[in-house]
Amino acid sequence: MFSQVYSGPTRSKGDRLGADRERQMATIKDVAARVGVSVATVSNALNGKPNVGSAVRRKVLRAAKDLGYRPHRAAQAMRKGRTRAIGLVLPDLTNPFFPQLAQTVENKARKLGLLVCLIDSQDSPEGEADGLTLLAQHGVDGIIWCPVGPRIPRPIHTFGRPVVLIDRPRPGFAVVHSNNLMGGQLLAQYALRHGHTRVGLLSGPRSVESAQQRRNGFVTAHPQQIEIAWEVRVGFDGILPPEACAALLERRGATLVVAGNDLIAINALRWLTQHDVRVPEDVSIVGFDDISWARIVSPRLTTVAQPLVAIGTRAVELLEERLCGAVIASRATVFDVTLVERESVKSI
Amino acid sequence: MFSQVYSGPTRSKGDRLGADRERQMATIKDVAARVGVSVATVSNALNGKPNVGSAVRRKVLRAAKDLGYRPHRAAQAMRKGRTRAIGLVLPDLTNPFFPQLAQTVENKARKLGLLVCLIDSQDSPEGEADGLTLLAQHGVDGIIWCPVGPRIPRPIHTFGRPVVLIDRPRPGFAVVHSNNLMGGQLLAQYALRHGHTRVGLLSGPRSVESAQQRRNGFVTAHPQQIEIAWEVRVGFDGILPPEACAALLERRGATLVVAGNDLIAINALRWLTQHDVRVPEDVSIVGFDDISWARIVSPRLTTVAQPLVAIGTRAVELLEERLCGAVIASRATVFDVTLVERESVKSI
DNA sequence: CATGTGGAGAAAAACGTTTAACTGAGCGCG
DNA sequence: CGCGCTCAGTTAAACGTTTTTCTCCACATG
Repeated sequence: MFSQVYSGPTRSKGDRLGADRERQMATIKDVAARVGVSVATVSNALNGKPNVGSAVRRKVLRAAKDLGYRPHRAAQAMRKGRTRAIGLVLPDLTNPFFPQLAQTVENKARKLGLLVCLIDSQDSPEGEADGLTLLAQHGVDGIIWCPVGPRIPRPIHTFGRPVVLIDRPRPGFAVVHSNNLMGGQLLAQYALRHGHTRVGLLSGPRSVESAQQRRNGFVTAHPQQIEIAWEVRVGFDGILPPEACAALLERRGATLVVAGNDLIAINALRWLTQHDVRVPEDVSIVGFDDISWARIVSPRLTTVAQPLVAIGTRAVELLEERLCGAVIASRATVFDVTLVERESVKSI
Repeated sequence: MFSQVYSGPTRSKGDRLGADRERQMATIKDVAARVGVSVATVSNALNGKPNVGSAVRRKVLRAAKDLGYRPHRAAQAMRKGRTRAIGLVLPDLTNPFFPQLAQTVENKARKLGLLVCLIDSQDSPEGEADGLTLLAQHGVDGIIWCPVGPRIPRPIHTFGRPVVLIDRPRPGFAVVHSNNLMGGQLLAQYALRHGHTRVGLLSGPRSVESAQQRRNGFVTAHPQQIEIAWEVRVGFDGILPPEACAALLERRGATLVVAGNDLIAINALRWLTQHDVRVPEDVSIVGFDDISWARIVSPRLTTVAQPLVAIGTRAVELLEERLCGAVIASRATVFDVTLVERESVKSI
């Protein structure tokens, strides 16, 4: 009798109709009360500790399930110092390179029971610093990070948490990225195969290592067979400086334009089209990244595809390893790239 | 000697060099110790409670700043039941409609000190449910949500937390979205202004309310002046069913194709181009959404722009209001849309 | 002087976990 | 028998806050 009255308030949480949950989630205490055992035992049972009998363990598991018990992550975080949340710090989601990455990272992380906390710094170092501080405050366990600046700021707030960089290596940090050198080489082979022996370069910024690699891969692959007619440096946002526009119009004998990434290639494409230069009839173009836009411009862009899914997945795996205590040396994981042939290149 | 050894571990946290932080962040205890006051007083001072003298308050604030103290959010969460984190649940980041939304939401949220936890359900109801469970487990304070299914699943895990929907109204939930009806009307006026009196419709799915509104806005704006030559329903992913392809080729007198969104419009555009129908010379096309792709296809797409930034910002504001206890009735916030005139429409 | 009154701060409890330390019971063994 | 050991479980401390309750003291008022 009395026990019924007493148990009332507790019971009403999860018992009615099974899946019904009023507002508060069931706590470990509720489970303990229902089984008639101490909270410690419940915790031990739930965490697979050896010091709990199999009968009790079964009962606990059962009760937890019945009550729809979920551990209170904030409480766990307090005790263990782990939140099972990770930060994903990106420079700009509206750059079509990143959404698929974000999607992959989130999905892979969720499979591992990790929550992804997003920071979009809008390409601003201050925003990035703010975001990192916020992440640190929430105690995320680790960070997947595509840093905006060429250098990791000095007193950076990783707070001793593991970091995996994406796409942009920085000394002392683990990184996963594509084989940009190989990409450049693939493009060079491809150019040669289609008879292009004189090309113009719209290389990415000198400060971005991947841009440098792409360029060098291309330039050094067949140096005696491919001649660089001209080269202009362009930011990875694809905005063409006047010299680039001029070079595109003059061309100086180049039959192929090799762009540092798809954004650059697409802007070049548009500039050319606007000035009545036909692609690929008058000049061919190749890009790099295979962003979604490459498929919808016309002509569709021949480009080098990065294995975004593999990169995102691997970054999460790498981070998770480190979360679990593996103190692996900060190495780079490099993925092969593939050439995607479309219609922006004509054979000569 | 011994006292040095003893005090080592504690002091080394925040005292050396002031801003130096070894690995643990400074705690409220450190601040209290430095000022020589109790932790309660520090907490009170930091939270602006009235029962602390102005001299002490100043000293506390100063010390907190010196130590780079940040409240431990997990600990706060335990006590207050608030995490200052929100969930952002989206169906598919690779759909170009969402990245800007996500960016806006994150930035606005960060300004309010809220951390954004991302879920990308990849258009799967199960993924969505998983994500919501994960969010609930982490105790996010509220959720901004663009639901994938036509209906909010029954035993859905919002756990009594406030929810603000985006773009897709569901009974009983607050929502912020664009005035799709108005968008349809704008398009009708625009069509008429350019002499299109016979049009084909590639409407969005009947099950999506916004699609319905867009269509109805268009159809009912000038019913006696615009004739609907044909109508085919297409999913918002833009994949054209055979009837749609057939209709595009035949056209049956339609001089303008009105698509349910940009994805549909762009696919139609490509289909037409592949079949040697020129746009806009042979037929005009308009879309809806003004996704980034609309700017890079050729011809660039005339479309209706949704104020994505306003929508994202407002959603966060609305949610924050609710977090702060305002129990406002679940209303819809509707934003005006604007017509963006580009080159996919020709006057007749 | 005795008695409130209010202000400023301290002490302690609480949030939901995990974990270290402890307690008995049962058992084998010298 | 009594010693130690293992098993299965309990108690209690701890994590970093916030909040409630408590204490102390100065001061005003009768």
